[in-house]
Amino acid sequence: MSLPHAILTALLEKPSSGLELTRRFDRSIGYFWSATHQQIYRELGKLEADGLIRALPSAQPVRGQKKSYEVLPAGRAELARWTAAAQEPRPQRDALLLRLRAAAVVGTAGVEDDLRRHLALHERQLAEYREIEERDFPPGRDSSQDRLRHLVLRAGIDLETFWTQWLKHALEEFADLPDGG
Amino acid sequence: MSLPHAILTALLEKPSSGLELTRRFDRSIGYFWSATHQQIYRELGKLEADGLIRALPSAQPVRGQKKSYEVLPAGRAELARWTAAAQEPRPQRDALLLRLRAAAVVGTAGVEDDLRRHLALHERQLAEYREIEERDFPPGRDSSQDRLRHLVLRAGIDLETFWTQWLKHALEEFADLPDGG
DNA sequence: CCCCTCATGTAAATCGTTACATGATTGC
DNA sequence: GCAATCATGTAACGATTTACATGAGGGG
Repeated sequence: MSLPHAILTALLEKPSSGLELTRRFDRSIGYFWSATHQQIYRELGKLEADGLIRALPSAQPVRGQKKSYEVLPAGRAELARWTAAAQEPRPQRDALLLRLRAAAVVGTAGVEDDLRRHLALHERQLAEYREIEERDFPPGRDSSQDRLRHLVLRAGIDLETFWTQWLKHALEEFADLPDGG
Repeated sequence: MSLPHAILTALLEKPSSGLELTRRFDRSIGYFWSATHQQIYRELGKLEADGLIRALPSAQPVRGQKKSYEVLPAGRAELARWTAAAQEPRPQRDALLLRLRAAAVVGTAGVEDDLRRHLALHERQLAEYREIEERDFPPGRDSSQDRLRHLVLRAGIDLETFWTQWLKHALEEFADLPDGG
């Protein structure tokens, strides 16, 4: 139950239309909570029906016409409630680790190339995070908001750093395996 | 589409009944691909219907009676196919990072306690992984299977190490915030 | 007019979670 | 015989994914 709260957060940061939200879920917020435009439109409908957000008065309710939303006080209250509530960490799922475990049983054919591809993807993501850090968090500024957002970005950077290092280590191991083709 | 392949892997490692699989998905395989018994029974039914696994001849098909499965050649082939195929990394979702971003907008009340709780959980998981490493991967042994499985365990250890360090860092930042809790 | 892009949606299928149901086995 | 536990499922719901549908606006 995090998607509505991701949307509320995004709308509080800046009122947006469905497609604008979709684009922001392709960067930024989407780095740790992804969503497709279908999920977003459906959820916007629910949030509006529940009185947590409303369409900006300027926007007509015509299909194909842009329609922007803003958060109502009830929406902000719900987001604050959710943020303060204790939550269990969801068990993480990682298909790549599962694949390596499978490869230990059925052989490693094809895996190494994909490890290399994933390494490139993670290196690209890491570089992107580092650019954002340089651009948005230059040394010296430290409002509470900035520090919290920087902390989140730091998690992203450190996670991608972990993956790139682990993948490099994995590729070294593969180079060493007897049947390592 | 990874659950059937997680089950095939588990069954190749050792033929099992539904409940035995469920227990193994609470440790071991479940550390990076969790599943409930309901998911597992449903998926076992599909895999059997598709001819990828079969019930061991010894087991009668009686409700309430233990029923063990083994992987058929077609199942091993499907697992090998899946393992060798390129896959896109799924976008990760992390509710805790989302919460921090929300907290930057609606305030940090309640978050700090939960960060501490999560830190304790991750420290426990890290200790568990380290025990497994000491027990199952003593220095010196290195069959291909062992090395692949150790690699997977290493990812778990490094991920939990990341989380504990990041959470400690986050708690330091919180201690420093003006409206810090 | 046609095509492309922007923008908003609908529909269907699959996956995941929560709650419940049923039978067999074991210990008391 | 009864309760607890082991074991296998069903049902219902919600979340997610994939594919498709519809309309507006602009460029050629």
